[in-house]
Amino acid sequence: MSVQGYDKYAYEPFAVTVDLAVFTLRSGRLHILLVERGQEPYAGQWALPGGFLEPDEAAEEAARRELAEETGLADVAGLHLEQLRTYSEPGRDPRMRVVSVAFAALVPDAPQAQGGGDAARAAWLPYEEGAGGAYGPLAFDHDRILADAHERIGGKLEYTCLATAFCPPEFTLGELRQVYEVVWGTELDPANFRRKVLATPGFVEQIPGASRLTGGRGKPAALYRAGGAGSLHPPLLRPAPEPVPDAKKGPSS
Amino acid sequence: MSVQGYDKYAYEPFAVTVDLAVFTLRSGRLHILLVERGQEPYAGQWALPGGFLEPDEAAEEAARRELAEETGLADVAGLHLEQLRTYSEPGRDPRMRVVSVAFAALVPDAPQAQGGGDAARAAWLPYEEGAGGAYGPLAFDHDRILADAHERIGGKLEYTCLATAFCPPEFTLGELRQVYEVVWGTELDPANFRRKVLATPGFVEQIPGASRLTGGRGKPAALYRAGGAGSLHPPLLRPAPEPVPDAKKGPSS
DNA sequence: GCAAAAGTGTTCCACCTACACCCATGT
DNA sequence: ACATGGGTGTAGGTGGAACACTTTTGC
Repeated sequence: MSVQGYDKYAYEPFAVTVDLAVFTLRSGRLHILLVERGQEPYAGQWALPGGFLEPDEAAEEAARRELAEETGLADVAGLHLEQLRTYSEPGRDPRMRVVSVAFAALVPDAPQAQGGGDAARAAWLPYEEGAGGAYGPLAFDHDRILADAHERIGGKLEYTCLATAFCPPEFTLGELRQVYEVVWGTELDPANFRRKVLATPGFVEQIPGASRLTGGRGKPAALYRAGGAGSLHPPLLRPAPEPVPDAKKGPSS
Repeated sequence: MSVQGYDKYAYEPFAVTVDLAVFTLRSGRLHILLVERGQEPYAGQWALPGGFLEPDEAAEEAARRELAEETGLADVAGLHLEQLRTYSEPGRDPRMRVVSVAFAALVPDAPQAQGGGDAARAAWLPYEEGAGGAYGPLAFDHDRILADAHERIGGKLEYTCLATAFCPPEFTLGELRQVYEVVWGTELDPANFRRKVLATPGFVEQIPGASRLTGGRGKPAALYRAGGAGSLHPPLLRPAPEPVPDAKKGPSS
């Protein structure tokens, strides 16, 4: 059950916030939306955007509201926003007990820099795997949240059609493939990728006459739209995360 | 960021709770641990076990504590406990604002009935897919939480070694297969299942001399222990969830 | 012509599927 | 004997990995 006899003011109150890991692809690299903290603790450090739940607001609504505020995007309604998990360790905010519901969001591209609503500064910074990189350690436990979010996104690409959420309304298969390559940090065979995507009904649908040049050179590529499908059967697995040195039975490879 | 200028008593306080969907296998059926509510709202109805976060306790700790209280099990430390997601819709508890972190837990078997800590009554009831079943609609939004938990468990069986968490320390491959069959509601080929499991290094390891009779009849089966591996590569996919009638694209819209 | 990217074809192999078949045990 | 479940063997199909090859553009 959730609540029985309970004096709602008996305990030190919990603050409930949302934290957002917002990813985008920019010039062939994965970027993450960060804000610079204006005051203590962690003043001057980068942090994930986020904020408090309003009294009559679900976490998903708060997350989407924050997403709109921090990115400056108008059409936030259609963006992919996914609950990641909740972080509730007692010491994660030195001031008080803060329980934070973390979300992962995907944005096609963010040409506009975003005005920091209440933050000192906000920026898209290139994502670095090792939690270090161009922005240093993040405030609070946000390095961990960010790593969890990246892992989740990478995993979801395998068995969902999520990759189109990184793309503009019209995109080429090369651009779609680049989403996988950048998020996974691997290279994929263009031919096999193409077949795999086209073999999945509802993943993408071709725009009849359209075509576009991609990198300046090369044959113009056909344009596609996102299809209606959500899941990928069979999945598109990323190449072995662990090499697996040996095993009790190793047929040939 | 998480907190800026903020009067911690300015808002109506949030209560933070954990709710647990605890599954087990009993006599060949999937069971779920439920408690009967003693007071309003939803007095007399069944609900998921759960409770409040203590002031210095992470959600995971609270969940494990509740798990121990409600199941009566002593060795709760080794059980599989996994954060599902957080439910925060404003109206989900009529009395006050309750944000609930839901967990899914797997128990090998529960021979002992559990003493209800603070609940009127607690019981293992056979899980029903359609949220109805032997226990009727659950209190609050627990039907939804339970459905989400079942879906999560079913999905995780595909690509993790989680199934051993349902089994006692020593088990036969037939028992392990039954886990999949019961959770998925399908039948699996014993021969292929066997090969698949044994081909995955670290999924199970055989106990050299041991064997046991299973259903009274039949050849005694070899006994296995859970191995150290966590993930399943390649995954063990359940038979097609959607038949997908026809058409190369545009299934829904 | 050359480089680069799109797009097509083809081969090999891992793995999944399905069944057939033997083994050990209780009734 | 026979039913039942454990365990082994094997043939066929699907799909992914790897790679050769053609096409269309810019330089």
